[in-house]
Amino acid sequence: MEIKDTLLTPKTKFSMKANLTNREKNFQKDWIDNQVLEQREKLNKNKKEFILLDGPPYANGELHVGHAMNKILKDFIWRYKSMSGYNTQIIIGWDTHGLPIENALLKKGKVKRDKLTDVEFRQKCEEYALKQVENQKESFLSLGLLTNGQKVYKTLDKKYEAEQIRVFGQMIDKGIVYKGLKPVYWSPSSQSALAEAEVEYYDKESPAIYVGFDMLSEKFCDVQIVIWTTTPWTIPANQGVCIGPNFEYSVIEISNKKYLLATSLIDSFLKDINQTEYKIVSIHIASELENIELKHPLFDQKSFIMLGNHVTLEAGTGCVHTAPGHGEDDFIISKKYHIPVISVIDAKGVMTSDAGIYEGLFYEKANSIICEDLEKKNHLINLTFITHQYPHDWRTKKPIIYRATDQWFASIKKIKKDLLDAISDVNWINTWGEVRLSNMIKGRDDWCISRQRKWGVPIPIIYTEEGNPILDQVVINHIADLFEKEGSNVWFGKDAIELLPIGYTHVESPNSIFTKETDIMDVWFDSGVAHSSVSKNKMRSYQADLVLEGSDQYRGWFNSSLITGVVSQGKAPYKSVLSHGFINDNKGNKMSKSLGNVITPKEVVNNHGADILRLWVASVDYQSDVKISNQILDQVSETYKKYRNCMRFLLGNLQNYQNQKFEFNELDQVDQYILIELDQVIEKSLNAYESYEFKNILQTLNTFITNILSSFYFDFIKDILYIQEVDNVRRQKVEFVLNQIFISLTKLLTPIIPHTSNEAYQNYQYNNQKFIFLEEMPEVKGYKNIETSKLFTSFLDNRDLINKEIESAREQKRIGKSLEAKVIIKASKDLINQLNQIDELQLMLIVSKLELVQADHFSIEVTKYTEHRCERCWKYYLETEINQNNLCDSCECIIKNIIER
RNA sequence: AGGGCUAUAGCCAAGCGGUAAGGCAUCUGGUUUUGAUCCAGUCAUGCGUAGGUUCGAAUCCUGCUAGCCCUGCCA
Repeated sequence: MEIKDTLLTPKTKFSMKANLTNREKNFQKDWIDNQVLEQREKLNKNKKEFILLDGPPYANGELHVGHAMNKILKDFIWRYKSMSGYNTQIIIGWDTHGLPIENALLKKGKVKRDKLTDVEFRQKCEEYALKQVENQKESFLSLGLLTNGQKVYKTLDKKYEAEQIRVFGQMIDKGIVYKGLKPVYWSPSSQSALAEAEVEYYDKESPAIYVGFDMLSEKFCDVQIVIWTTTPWTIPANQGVCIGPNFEYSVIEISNKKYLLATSLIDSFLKDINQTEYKIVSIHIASELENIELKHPLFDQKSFIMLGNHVTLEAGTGCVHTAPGHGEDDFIISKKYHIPVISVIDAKGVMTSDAGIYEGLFYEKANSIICEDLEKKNHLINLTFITHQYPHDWRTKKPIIYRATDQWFASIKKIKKDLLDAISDVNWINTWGEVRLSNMIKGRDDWCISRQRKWGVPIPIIYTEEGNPILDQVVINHIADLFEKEGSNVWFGKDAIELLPIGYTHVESPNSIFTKETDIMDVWFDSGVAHSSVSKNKMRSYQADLVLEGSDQYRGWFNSSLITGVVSQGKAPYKSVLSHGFINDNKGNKMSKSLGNVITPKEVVNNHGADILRLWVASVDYQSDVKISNQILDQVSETYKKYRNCMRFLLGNLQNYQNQKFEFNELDQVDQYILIELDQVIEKSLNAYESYEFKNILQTLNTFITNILSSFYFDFIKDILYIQEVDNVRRQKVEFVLNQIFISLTKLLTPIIPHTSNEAYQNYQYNNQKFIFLEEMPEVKGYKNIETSKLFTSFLDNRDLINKEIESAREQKRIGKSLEAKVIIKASKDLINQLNQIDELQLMLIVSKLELVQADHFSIEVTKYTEHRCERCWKYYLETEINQNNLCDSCECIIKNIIER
């Protein structure tokens, strides 16, 4: 038998190399095959509910790293809570309606819209959306989530839609839903509203006119404020003129006429009207001009000057003709100044009675007549024609216009106070979140919830014969029930009368003629009712304990959820809100294909492994924007190796552990110290999990593993573990401590690197379950021994000094490894006494000889001590201490025992 | 333009009015039986920038710069 065979060197199947990229998939399959989630849920069945409501990503396209971070953060929480006494009921969701899906189908030429009925088209959309959901789900699961992807919600689910309709019914009941006008892109040629994506820009020749509006204040009684427009047909819809609040304006005189316009645009104005001679009469700041009354250039009506941030000095006069029915900015300004939204165009592009004498004219035809009239009335300052980029219908290739159409709105004004109250009741984990959302709610206009599209949840409104909407919750709930049974396609497949309760009558429909609304709801409404749809259908609380989304969702989902929640339930749908930042490249710039700085989760999972991506997520300050790059991921991999090797060392040295248990007080001093430190690590880590400060967990673990375990405890206990026999008590105590460390650290890391920690756990012979996910988080034992802690803090400081001396001896080539050293510490009586209180001092310093000498001055001497080496433990001894086989007494005894057995 | 966030070494970061933690990486030196290697030393008179308040500022105030999120029938 060779001596090295008598040493108990570590052995474990838990390999040094992780090979995550190949093995993670198998691990995940194993979890699903063995129903880990179901088992975990069974264990948690009667525990307290902790609902983290998943905000649904949009079901289109590949996942980006932001999606991945979002779900990984949630998974940390789901996993942690499920191992900490909570019933988490994980349901992941998808947002499945909306224009991008319609576009994806149309653009890829997959469907010929003209040949499909609405119902057929919607079925295609559904098919596509469900496929996207499956793709994305697969990508999500490759991140190693606790969920197995079985429990999901989709905004196209029948039950989901039904609940959405019921929430809408409640909003109707509360009286906050109303019909109003809002301008949208409108194509007269196809008589429909268009989405931005359906608009293409081509060159078009348009009249460009300067128009003077008479100012009605005494001070400016002979002055005309000058606007510039390329759409003369919108002049009949004019409701005022906007100027920029920060610009300077001048009254100038040209051939006895006075005009008001932005000072910096005088030159270009003169050039356009072929004038050179002018003089400045007066100069004004914008605020002086606000609210000055104006006379409409065509009609006998008054308007006034408004201030608007959308006004620019890039073209025109710095004075913008404002027709709220025919322009987006104009519409927004109209809300601020409470001026009417008037549309002078019908669906075919023909002027309506609101256009007065121009009624019946096609809008383009009206241009020239209006210009003539302006000329006659002395308001047309100049007319030219320009060629510019102008929006066209992508199908008919004909020009489109902005036109105010009937839209459904939810009045925010009426519930603003309730919303703000609800906000203040929420726990905003990013403290500024409250300010951000409140400001948005304070400043936001009514919510336009209708869209002129097909792929979405229909607005469940039936109109009477007289054309009035039936705003009756009973009717709406009937429709909801219908949707629950048959899905919302029923709306598109059936006539209005079939959608009403059987035998339904209405005084306004004596002939039982009804029509139905054709608009669908804004997709924000869809996802915004997740709180109700998911909770009602899955039998859980309405109010989520937590929502966790990207910072863009203050305007998005946090916002829409709040509104629908407050209206339907009277309080916010979430108790706490946590938001994460966006992921940028290594310079902090946004990722984009053109810059080539995009990193996809797929790449990371394939090149590094999901655990590396997860560890990265846990290592950064995710509440602000974060940076990712290959360099950063490589660094995370180093940390990963550290953890993995730590687990490996523990497993390797637990091979001989027979599960002996010791009371804290029975343990040796240093073991107690380590357990106290471990206890604090557990406490800090659990606190960090509770407050979602995941990077603190890693920091705590890093420090413990590096400074306490790796460089101290693990270092010197090798001389116990490798050398002492299996039944040696000192060894067993150390093993007991290692066992505590292993199980605690592995559990603490489980939510963050589940693949690795479960792999380690499966190599641990005392596991209670096959999967660590079925274990509970470690508990804080409350170990304390102030004396011991003090002693070791002081010892570790002195150890640093001793190590320095040893190093210095090495540099002088006086010694090699530390076991070749003899150390003499000369120090004050107090220090010597203190050091004498420490057991195993020499062992912990990993030297062959240690002497403590009382002296006036502190000094550390290191000399070479290489008398006779024991061939087994490699410590050096005096000749008298070593036997003829070159073994020390202790080793000789051990070998004898081994041979006897 | 406005609302919100961020800025500390090559990287991840602590610090929250008392004189810049920790980890990773690098470099230097040493040790090593695959005994996870380990150890020592090195590494910001400096906290985006310019001012101000203070006995004292990375921390408080003001201006500026840069990046990010929001104001889409994108999420």
